Amino acid sequence: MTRVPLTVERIVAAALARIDHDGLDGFSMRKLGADLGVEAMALYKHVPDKETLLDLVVAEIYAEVDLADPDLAWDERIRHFAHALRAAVLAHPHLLTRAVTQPPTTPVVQQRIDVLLGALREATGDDALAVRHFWVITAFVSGALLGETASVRQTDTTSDESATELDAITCPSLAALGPVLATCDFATEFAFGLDIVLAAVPVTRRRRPR
Amino acid sequence: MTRVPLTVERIVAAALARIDHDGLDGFSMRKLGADLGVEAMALYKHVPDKETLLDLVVAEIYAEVDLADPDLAWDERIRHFAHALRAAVLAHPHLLTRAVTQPPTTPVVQQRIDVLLGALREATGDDALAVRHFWVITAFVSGALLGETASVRQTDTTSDESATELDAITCPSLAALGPVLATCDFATEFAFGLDIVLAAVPVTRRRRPR
DNA sequence: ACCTGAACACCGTTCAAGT
DNA sequence: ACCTGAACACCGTTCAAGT
Repeated sequence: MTRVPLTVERIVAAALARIDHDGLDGFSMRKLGADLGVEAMALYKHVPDKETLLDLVVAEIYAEVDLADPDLAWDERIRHFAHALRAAVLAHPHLLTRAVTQPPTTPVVQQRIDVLLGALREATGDDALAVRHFWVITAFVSGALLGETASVRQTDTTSDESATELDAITCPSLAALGPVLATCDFATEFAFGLDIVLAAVPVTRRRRPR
Repeated sequence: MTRVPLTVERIVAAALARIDHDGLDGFSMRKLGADLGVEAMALYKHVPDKETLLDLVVAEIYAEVDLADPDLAWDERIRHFAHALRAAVLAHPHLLTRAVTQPPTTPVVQQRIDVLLGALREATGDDALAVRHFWVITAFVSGALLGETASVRQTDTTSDESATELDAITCPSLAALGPVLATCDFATEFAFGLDIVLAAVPVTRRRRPR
């Protein structure tokens, strides 16, 4: 029946699909094997262990992040990257933490970081400043995505509505703003925050000649 | 020998210690039981399951976050909260993701969010603006802490140095700035980024009368 | 009332054996 | 060369039984 040979690519693709569907907790090598019509142990001929398989899955997500046209202005390149990363990561919310936490050991991730750093060097003309703003921008972007995907992942796993009743006396502001907090548009807020961290970058070079 | 009775408090404290020592992956109900001189199954008389135990552990961390003096200026209250959260979370790096991701269902977390929202309402005098900047500030703070703790957690688990060799041709900026990136002082960068997101908050009210 | 023992339904991973 | 079966050392959780 299943004569399609097992490859790392097929394994990674199947793992990504499984995780998108079940979440990270529900993901196991045995189920993944079953998806591929194979015993779990067969996977170990192609992949050293579960941990590095997950690293490969994350690399696959980064590969989906569209690279900006290098002719764009520095801030537009960063905006493009941020929104492309957001799109890729929202498509696979269960892997957000791993994606945003993984050290840049693979070329595909390094390349995307390089775009960011290159844009900031061009803008500031100062290596130390470029690095400082790199930290601020990546912190905002990963934090925003963490917050946005958290709600998705919560509603997947949590079934009961056991939230403690909000105490309006000790938490007056939270009680007043709760409705506003719940109805926010993440895409708008993401762009809003990105504008703030980009506006803080001191531009010492004039626009590149064309 | 062990006549000290099991309580939720003792269980949570022991779990926190175990996780700080072993990381989240190495944590199990059976080991936790052993730490307390008890079979794992005894824990289930005090705690419904592992998941809610971890929620209690996170609540414990938030309880360690020092509350700011309410007489401080709005931005100083936020700064105080951010640095206090950072301190609490760095003491327990393996729980960062959970801490920063958990919905505010417990009073102790709600109270800390209320401080933030209250400060922003006071500054802006506008509920919608307060919420927008709340998102930006929390995104930056959680992203910064995620990045800072990531290195800690990585060196704990990863043993081999299997980083792909950096390609200086496709990644010139990363190659040039790699050393600067590695030697950054997280505390300084945290304060730097916090200043940026706080400076973006439009202050429409004058300083409160004393 | 509180804890234990045995059991169930799972894991990741190793390794000799099959084809 | 690639996959399987059985096994090892673990999991979280249930539940009847002990004290």
